[in-house]
Amino acid sequence: MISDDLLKKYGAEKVHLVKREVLFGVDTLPRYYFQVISGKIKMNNFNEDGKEFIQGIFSEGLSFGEPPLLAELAYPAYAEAVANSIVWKLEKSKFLALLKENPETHLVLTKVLARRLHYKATMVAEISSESPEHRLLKLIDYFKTHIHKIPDEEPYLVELSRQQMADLIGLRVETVIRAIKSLEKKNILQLQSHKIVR
Amino acid sequence: MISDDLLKKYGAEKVHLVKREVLFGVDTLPRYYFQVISGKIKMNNFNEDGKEFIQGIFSEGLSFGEPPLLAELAYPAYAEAVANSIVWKLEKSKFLALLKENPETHLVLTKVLARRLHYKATMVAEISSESPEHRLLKLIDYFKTHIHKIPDEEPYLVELSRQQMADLIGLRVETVIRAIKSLEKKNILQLQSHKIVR
DNA sequence: TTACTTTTATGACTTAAATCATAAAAGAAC
DNA sequence: GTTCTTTTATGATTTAAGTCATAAAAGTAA
Repeated sequence: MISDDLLKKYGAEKVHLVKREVLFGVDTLPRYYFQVISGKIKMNNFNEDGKEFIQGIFSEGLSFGEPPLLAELAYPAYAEAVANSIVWKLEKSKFLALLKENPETHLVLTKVLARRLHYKATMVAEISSESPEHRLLKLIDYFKTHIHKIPDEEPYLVELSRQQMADLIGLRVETVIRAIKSLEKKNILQLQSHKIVR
Repeated sequence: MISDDLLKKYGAEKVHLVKREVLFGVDTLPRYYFQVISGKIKMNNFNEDGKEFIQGIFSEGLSFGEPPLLAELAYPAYAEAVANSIVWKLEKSKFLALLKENPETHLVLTKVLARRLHYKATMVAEISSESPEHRLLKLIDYFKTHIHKIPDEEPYLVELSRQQMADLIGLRVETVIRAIKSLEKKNILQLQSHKIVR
């Protein structure tokens, strides 16, 4: 999202994370801007009885955790490496200077936040009032068109596990599995040796 | 959020809305920046069987609907006047010029988006995995500390109806009413002639 | 003060998704 | 190719919240 050159120029450092390593915890105060160089980071919550909710999955080039950094609020979730990863880490004050001195980059960031807010607004309405099948379809279609930018008519092979999908839309795996079966019967999506194609 | 002077300078116009009037519909493309002058606007969704979900309630001084305007996406929800209201309306191109030429204002907007993203992230995790009582408390505490900025030790008289709270956290009125009763019994909140005090 | 509307309240019943148990595939590691 | 782990799958049962019905307060308008 922010170019490597610019990040280096402002003194960003690389952080290496092994799979399952936690980068920051929920309710802690942000001190850095983070952006994925390689690998995959997820932000997630756990309720009292350990049920996970995935706020987002961030891969190469994407930043994460900027909202609380900008709003001066505690992190609303954990950040955990889904795979071995490398991320840029830039001190808050340097990040703010970067934004100030690079208005085009600032606008890019604003648009990123806007897009994320749009995703959250869509998902929260889904989660609060739609059926498992509806929620699942919205999620898959969101990933197809917005994350991977695949045209409607081209097939999309879903890379998410059933558990991950469940955690992204607030359901249990079994419910997701049953919803997938039902959607397949209705020919709304296809299964190719357990992989979902939409 | 953006000062009246600045809005006027860039050619913003006033729009008058009567209670229940709809300013824009879901799935339509944004063309304007909006900011409440007086009254109250809510953004909401309805599922197939008419169940409402309230994305947010915006009162004096607050902007709404900017994310899809910036992200070039369709509105994820309706905007409807909760009371007779007046709002500023500024054309997209003029709004973008305003941001470009007023970096401090741009940063203010970025922070507003960041705060809203924080609210959404918190709420979606709640809605997806917490009990009605937990969700209700989070909502009330959010309004107390973040919307009205009331110190912890001071009492907060909740201005939301049970139906509105239900629609903000994806529950049914009856469930909210029962959760309130239960929280009162546990002395977590008080009821003063049906008004909630926390 | 009365009439009408909206909001709050409560009990009985239903239902969709969670939970629990168990197993078969698929994938990764050696 | 065998072992171990993770993911997918399915049936039976439970349960929390939704639904439905009905009414009492509270608020508003004439």
